[in-house]
Amino acid sequence: MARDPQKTRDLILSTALRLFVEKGYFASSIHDIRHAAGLSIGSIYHHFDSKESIASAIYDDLLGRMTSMVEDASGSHMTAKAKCRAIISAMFSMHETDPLTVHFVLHARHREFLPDAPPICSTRPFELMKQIIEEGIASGEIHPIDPVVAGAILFGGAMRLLHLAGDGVLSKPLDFYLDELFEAGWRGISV
Amino acid sequence: MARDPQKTRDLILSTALRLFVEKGYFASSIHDIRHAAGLSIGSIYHHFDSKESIASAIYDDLLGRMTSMVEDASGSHMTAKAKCRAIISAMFSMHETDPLTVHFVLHARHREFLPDAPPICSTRPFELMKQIIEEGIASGEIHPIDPVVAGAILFGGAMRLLHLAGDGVLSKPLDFYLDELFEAGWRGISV
DNA sequence: GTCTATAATTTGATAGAC
DNA sequence: GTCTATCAAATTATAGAC
Repeated sequence: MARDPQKTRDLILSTALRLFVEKGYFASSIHDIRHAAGLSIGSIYHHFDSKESIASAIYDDLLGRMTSMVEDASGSHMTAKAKCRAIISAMFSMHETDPLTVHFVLHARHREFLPDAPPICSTRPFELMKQIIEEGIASGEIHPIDPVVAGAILFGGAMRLLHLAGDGVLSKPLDFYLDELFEAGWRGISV
Repeated sequence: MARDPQKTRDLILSTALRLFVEKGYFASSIHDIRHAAGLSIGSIYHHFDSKESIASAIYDDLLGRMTSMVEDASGSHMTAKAKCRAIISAMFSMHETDPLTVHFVLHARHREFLPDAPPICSTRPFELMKQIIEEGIASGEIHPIDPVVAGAILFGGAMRLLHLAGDGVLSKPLDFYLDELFEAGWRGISV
């Protein structure tokens, strides 16, 4: 048959992502992925060394996507306030267009099946958020409190809503809450 | 031998909790628990029907502990502000004295191995927090914004710090951040 | 109530034909 | 590159002696 190998690879990744989010990494066997993707075990192992390497590829891909999202949102604005709002807004949009990605990055216990992955909070996108907060404090936009605290209030609140949305317990789309959420969060940490 | 059965049961639960938090539920086999607890497979299966029932017992126990914690903290104060602060303070203390409990309740993906458990946000302690927020809005202490948003800012920020503490990326003990965190969170949502 | 030995499945992964 | 058939190891759970 020898189909387009890139297509096959992408199919494996998207299928695995869906199963990992739906049932969790450990409850999704290679055979489940094989069946859901309509492929064979052999084909999967031709493209990936192991189940863990599939998870690793997904993780890298999604983290990269989140990183450029944060970089874009951050680069298009000047003030810390505008940057932070753009990041949260982009994360909310991402949840609507690509909920699996957000769910995987936010919910999944990566350390459990990717023991060598650094803690999510020390990855690029989260470092960028911390950096923006610190610059906001330096420029006088944000109260001179501990950056960890400011970040927890502003982004922690947003992540909490993302979690709730992922659990399907919100009655409205995320966008509905954005204005109120950001206003309250920002008032809490701005000078 | 016939040791005290309650002691054995507790030993199984505490050992399993430790392993579940350290290595995750799926990476901890019954044999791991057996070995770490210094017991036999037979003894474990005498006290519990299955691995899942161990997780279920742990979950019920910890959720009950969190519930009374929230109820106590809430019941000892009159204003929404004092109640919320007491809850966050108690959660932070709990993290110091019993980090495994907090970690398990906050981090673990219960739905993955306890498919019948309701989403954590719809359990008693989280319902209580939501209720306190709503009463605060009704009494005029809290801005009349969506209760979900107010809860996300105040408790989401605190949970974010608990997550970071659990990942071991905070340089100071949680108590160090409490005042700043609560002040910022409350300023964000209070009238 | 606790133990050892073992059954029954499932899992991740490999071999080799096409 | 994709497939089928199969392996070896690990896992949950059970049986039955003491």
